[in-house]
Amino acid sequence: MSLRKFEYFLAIAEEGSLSQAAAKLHIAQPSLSQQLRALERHVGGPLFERLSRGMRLTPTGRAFLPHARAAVRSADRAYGVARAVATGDAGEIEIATVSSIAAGILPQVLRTWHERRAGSAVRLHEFHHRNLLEQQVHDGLGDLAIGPRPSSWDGPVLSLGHEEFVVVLPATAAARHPGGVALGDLADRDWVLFGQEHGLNDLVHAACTLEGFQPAPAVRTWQVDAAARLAAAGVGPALLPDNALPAGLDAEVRPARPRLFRELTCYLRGEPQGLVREFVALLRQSPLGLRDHRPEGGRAIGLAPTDT
Amino acid sequence: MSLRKFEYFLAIAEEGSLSQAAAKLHIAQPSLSQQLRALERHVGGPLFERLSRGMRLTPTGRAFLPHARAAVRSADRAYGVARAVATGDAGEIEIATVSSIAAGILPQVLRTWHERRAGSAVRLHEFHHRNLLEQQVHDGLGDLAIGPRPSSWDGPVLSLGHEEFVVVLPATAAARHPGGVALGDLADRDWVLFGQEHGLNDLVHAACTLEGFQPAPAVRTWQVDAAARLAAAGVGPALLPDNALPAGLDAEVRPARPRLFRELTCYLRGEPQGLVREFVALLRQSPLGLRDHRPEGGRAIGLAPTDT
DNA sequence: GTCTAGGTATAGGCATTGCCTAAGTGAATC
DNA sequence: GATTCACTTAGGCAATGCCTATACCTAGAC
Repeated sequence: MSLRKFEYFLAIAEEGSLSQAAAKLHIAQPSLSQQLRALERHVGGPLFERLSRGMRLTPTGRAFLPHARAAVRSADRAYGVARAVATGDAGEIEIATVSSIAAGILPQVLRTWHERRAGSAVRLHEFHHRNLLEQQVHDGLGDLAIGPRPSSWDGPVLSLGHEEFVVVLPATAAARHPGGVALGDLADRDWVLFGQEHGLNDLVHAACTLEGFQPAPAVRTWQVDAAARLAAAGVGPALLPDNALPAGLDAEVRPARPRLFRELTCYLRGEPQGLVREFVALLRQSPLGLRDHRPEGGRAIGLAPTDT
Repeated sequence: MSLRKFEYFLAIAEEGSLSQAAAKLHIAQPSLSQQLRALERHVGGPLFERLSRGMRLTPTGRAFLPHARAAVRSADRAYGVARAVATGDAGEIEIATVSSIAAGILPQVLRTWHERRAGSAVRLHEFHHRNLLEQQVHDGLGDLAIGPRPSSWDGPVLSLGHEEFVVVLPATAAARHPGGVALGDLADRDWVLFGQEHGLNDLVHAACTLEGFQPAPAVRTWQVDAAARLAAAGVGPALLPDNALPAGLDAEVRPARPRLFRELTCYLRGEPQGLVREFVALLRQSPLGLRDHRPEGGRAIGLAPTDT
């Protein structure tokens, strides 16, 4: 049953002698003899022939040898790899997040991460709603979560700064909105909204409700960048986090008025270990490369448990 | 250190719960908890995260898992294979023999063996002298020896019958020797002999000495079938075991007069186990497919410790 | 033949390990 | 707030593993 017996067996096979193997293993010779006997009893036949000046493998022993070696090697590797991961030298981490962040901010961080630690892959889980994210991570999915501040959390929560929500309109509409865009001015437009159970949908609705209207849908989508492109194409205004806008979008992008912010955080179930600790440290150094707009001048949204 | 810990780890990872894994392993749950802790201490970090309703792999655990699985599999396989060999269901055996037998009789036996147990390969060690064979096998080479009866042996020795020595001459010489060929008649010929340290050389010399002459060499070889072909080509007479003659040899082959026999045996260092036992059983059933000539009417040679 | 040397097996003692039962803790649920 | 579920801690007991000392066997030397 014990790996030690395997190692003992290998040592005997290698040395061709019980006593020499015992010396190499730093144990007494009778102990080795005992262990070998036990192993042979378990196998059901002798593994070595006892010659007058040493031990020689029987056919049984020869058959046993390569697999025993493989077992010991695998075990060593298991310990080695696990230790490497535990100390943060290698491994793979799972990040759970909401889709707006996966599409928007994360790529920059992951590029930095990949440059620093080429060996360690990242697995990404995306959710469409902050509540779902929070619940799934709480239930054990992923090693860390990146998303809006969780509503109730007993593990560590690290603030990554705030992202601002912007209104996206066709490029031609630029002149009409030199500063920000008052949401109320768009009350009777048909909007580019998100799917009913998408976190950003709840959020847009909450913002509009505060301005005293319910946005009517021109179209609904589940893709953040699709929403941006639809708005740019003139389907209707969209309200999006600035960091989630696709690069090179041909559109007029203006802060909402009143200004709207959402705090982003990284949260975990427990104290981070190994690679996760490293990743969190990276986040702490450069908070997602986030353009952090202070929420002083504006309204912070996204704190109620029902939005993204 | 223990493989059991690996199995425990795998069970927990599979079940996602310590208590369920304990039930599956038929041990108490606290015992599992203890073992896991010990394993984690050894690895240097937690392998599982403790959630409120179960265990979840940490990145360390995820890294550990595949190697642990491989280790357990290899160990299982090691036991399985060894047991199979111990019971004679599979494996590989090493046979040590002298070259005249390897060239002559063994192929038939090995073909039968291969037909019966296609999975089990045979490794062959050939020696040029029975003394060398006996010494090497005594010192641990091979699982069994097939050769002339050993001069001093304390393990089992199984007689396989006798082979007769024949004189090989060119086909044209046939008429002159209707029955056997008296060695003395060839006393002044130049012989096809074997290398000085070859077992058959000693043997031919012993036989000729008994007839009162020393054979002069026309040529010396180390290959039994080369000797037969040289003799057939008329280089000189050769004295060979009949079973070692190559098939389809175009020559006159006659028994020596006086008739000369050599006993062949199978001998081992100890009681045969598993496959070796099977092989010995096969030998016992069909003694090498040997044409067994009774030595009654002739002289048995090859019993002194100096010939093959 | 006796003796010595090299190598493995057996015996008995002691510390460690592994498993058990019983009780404790913490979170989720009714 | 009581109950349930799941893991952890604590303490006892049997089994395992290693040790020293001794016995046994073979081979080689005197």
